[in-house]
Amino acid sequence: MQEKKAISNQKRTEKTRKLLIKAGKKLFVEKGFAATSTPEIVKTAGVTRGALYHHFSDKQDLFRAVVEQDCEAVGIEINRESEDADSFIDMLKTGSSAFVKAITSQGRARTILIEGPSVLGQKELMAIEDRFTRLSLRQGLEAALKHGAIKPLALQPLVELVSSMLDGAALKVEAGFDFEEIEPIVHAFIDGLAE
Amino acid sequence: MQEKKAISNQKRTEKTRKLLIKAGKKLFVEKGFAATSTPEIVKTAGVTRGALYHHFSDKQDLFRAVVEQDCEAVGIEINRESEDADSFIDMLKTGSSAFVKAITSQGRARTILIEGPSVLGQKELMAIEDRFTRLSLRQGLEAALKHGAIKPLALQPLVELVSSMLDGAALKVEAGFDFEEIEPIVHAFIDGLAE
DNA sequence: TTTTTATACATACACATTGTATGTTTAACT
DNA sequence: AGTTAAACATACAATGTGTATGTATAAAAA
Repeated sequence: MQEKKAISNQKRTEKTRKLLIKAGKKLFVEKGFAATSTPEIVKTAGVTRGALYHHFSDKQDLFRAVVEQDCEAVGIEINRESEDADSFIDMLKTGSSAFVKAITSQGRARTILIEGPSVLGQKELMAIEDRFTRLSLRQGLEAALKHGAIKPLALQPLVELVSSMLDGAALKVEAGFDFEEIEPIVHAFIDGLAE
Repeated sequence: MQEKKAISNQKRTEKTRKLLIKAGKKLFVEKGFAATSTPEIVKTAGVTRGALYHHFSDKQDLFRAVVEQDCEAVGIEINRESEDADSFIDMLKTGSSAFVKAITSQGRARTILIEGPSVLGQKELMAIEDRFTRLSLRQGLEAALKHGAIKPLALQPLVELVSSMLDGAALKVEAGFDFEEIEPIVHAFIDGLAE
């Protein structure tokens, strides 16, 4: 009759990391990275600082996990929303709108776009976004280029520029502008890529 | 024969503030806001922490002064570079290129674009940029709208979107992309605004 | 010109926070 | 069953921030 061993190390780790990431996410969104203390994080998560520093090398490392999770969610939502369109340009437009909607949900703009560059650095953030959120954009642009639907521009800078243009649009939505007045301008920008 | 009273309070204040802003600017660019300590700032400036907290309410306040100075410099450089062009669209393009060049000089992208939003908040940074760097852009877009040179879009969101698109472009230059591969894409975006 | 006041600092301090070092419990392995 | 190692928990040392208090000099008042 063995009633102990209620939980395995793996499950325990998974659970603790989840609690910490959830608490970190909540506080980073509410007050920003700098204004959020680790005592506050662990209190919110219901664990101790020992657990935090066992699972993450430092506060920045926890923040990185939060951002990665947010980026992953954005990527997933984009894929869910993506639908085939008549033209390559239309596909880029719907994808762009889906991106802006996804990244302005759940406070993701705060973590990814506002705090991200300063906490993780521009380079590392770009790498993370690359892994999670720019896959479909790159594919869309690559296809459009191949079929001559857009001007012959270098793919990589194109991906970066469209991506950062959309980041900017999302920031404006985050700042209070209505999506309805932002979207047509984004679409106009994309029209400019058309050949 | 009065040889004392070497310096007036006004001049003294001016000098000290200048030293602090210069030191802060240098360190914020090199290491970012969070990683820069006030002891380090005052050591670099050759003053004491007392002077810093006399002239600025806190570290953020000094940072604000740095960003305002950088934004002012960007505004000045844009005006200096601005030249009349054949069309409204061309004027917007040359202005945009001037902006990207100006904001990617002297480490300004780091203070204004990377650290700015997280340290000062998106809203306040927008207000500062509005006061210093968006004047000519707003005028250019307003004129273009009035003459029907661009699609009939709301002016304010348009200013914001073009501005943030240019911020994004500048960040890519800051991240290592050549200006020469960024510029044509920016110009393409602007073409998209044309009616 | 003398006295008073206010400015421009300089110094000391109290508090918070970060990362680490060390101790303890429990799962996993031999 | 005994040993190892993971997953914490606790204590601590160092650093940094903003404030409170002290001091010297410029500026204003008398």
